[in-house]
Amino acid sequence: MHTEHIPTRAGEFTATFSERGLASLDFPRANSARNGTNGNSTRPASVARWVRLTRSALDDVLDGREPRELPPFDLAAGTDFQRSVWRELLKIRSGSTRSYGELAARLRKPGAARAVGAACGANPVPVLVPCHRVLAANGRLGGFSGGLDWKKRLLSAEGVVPRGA
DNA sequence: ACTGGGTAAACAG
DNA sequence: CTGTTTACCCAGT
Repeated sequence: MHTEHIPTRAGEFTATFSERGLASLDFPRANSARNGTNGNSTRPASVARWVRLTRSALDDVLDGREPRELPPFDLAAGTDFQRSVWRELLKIRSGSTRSYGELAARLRKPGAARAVGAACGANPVPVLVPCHRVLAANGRLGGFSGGLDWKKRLLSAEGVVPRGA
């Protein structure tokens, strides 16, 4: 697993890549200790390319644009259900939203709204797998593992204003 | 605005 | 297996 730091307008994200692709993405640390560069001297060409893809896709989403191309993801860590939720998230276009219940219905699991929320919370690749586009059925924010401020910020970049904010 | 019950999934023990 | 915890939802007060 290669760990890479990805600078953006919004701070430095931390990404980890497996042989298969982007496996996790973390929001900039509040303390953002500029820890020495990643210790990995050997960086396969594939990873170098994935880093570029990740950075430009991040820049796009942070500015409210639809990314032209996404890096490949390695979501093997999730359960079948979680992966099905994450796949569904990728279908939500920039600027549009769904409710947890709508997602559940779309997965043919009506009543699993709460489970969908839990799966969103377990999303290892926030921002690029756009869990921030899922709101509660009443139009309010719901939660966000990276902190609600990030959810608001990402939605705001896409021109979405949830109820009560 | 608040409460309670229903629900699916992950996890600890 | 049972109990606990969720980024939920809806129908009643």
